Amino acid sequence: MNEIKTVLEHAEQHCKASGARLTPKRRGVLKELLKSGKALSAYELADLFNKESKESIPTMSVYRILDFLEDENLVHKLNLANKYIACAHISCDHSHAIPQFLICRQCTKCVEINIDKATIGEIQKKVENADFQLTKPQLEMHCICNDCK
Amino acid sequence: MNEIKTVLEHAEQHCKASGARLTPKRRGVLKELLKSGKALSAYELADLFNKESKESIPTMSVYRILDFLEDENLVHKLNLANKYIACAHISCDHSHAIPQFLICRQCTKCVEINIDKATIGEIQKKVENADFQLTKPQLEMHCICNDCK
DNA sequence: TATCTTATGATATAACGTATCATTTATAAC
DNA sequence: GTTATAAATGATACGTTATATCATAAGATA
Repeated sequence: MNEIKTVLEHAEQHCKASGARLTPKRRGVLKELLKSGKALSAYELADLFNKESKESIPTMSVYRILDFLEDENLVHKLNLANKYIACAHISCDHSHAIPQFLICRQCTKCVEINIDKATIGEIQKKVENADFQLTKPQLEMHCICNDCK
Repeated sequence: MNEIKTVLEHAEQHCKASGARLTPKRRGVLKELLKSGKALSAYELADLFNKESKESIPTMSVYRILDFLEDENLVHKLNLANKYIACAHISCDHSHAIPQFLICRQCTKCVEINIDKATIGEIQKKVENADFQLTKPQLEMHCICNDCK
């Protein structure tokens, strides 16, 4: 919990640096996502926020807030699961490998792995040869965890 | 069109071989998907079928039929786009590289590329180290085509 | 033919997400 | 400080994608 406070402070700094505003609601949504330690859907996150906080927020605002947080690279959207997860590197200053997420299709457990730049680079080359561009270097994969398998 | 007939015959063979039944509706859905040459949503495909055919089919049946066709590896689901596309290799007998699809998020143009087994293998190794299994070797990527960019 | 299985139809509903306009809150200009 | 402007949030409606369930129809088997 104390750790979460630290992360939130880093998020605050980050936003200030990029001229964005981490409003109380945005901060609160990010906080709940961090506290959960999981990937959550916008609706789940809205429910959680409304249960945990005195304030209340409609789901549609959560969507907007998640868009904002994604733009700021504070959360990632996992499209195959329709869920959002807090970035694991908010507190780090150095640059990172591209995060790749594995979500168990059964229990929705989520793990982050790193794939070498070389591997991503190869894929990117193939994509460019096909006259396309990757808009996010994030690969999505269909997984199941060994516990559920 | 003649080519499509050939592909459909191969599909028929394939189903017979695996003890599955390619019913007229299933065949018709596959045919429309092949004719379109595009990735289509279940609803789009239902509309198309109902426009092109004397028979009519509810969308919910199209979902079931697409599930069937997917199980038979005659179509692939593109989850990032919520669309389905006919397999490009129905008529080939030999085994293939894992297909990877690039869909333009703007115009939904779709291209199929092949990524080396070695590259996929590396990714798979990482996944297994994380105590997960890939349930489909299909990677999904966020793309835009150069025309739309 | 009778029975059993498989496929399809019909309907309701859930989950996810976008669009729009109104309202509130914060920032900037004066 | 007050007014004007922009940004954020709320409220509402609706669109899209998908699943669940039960009923009906068609095909396979004995």
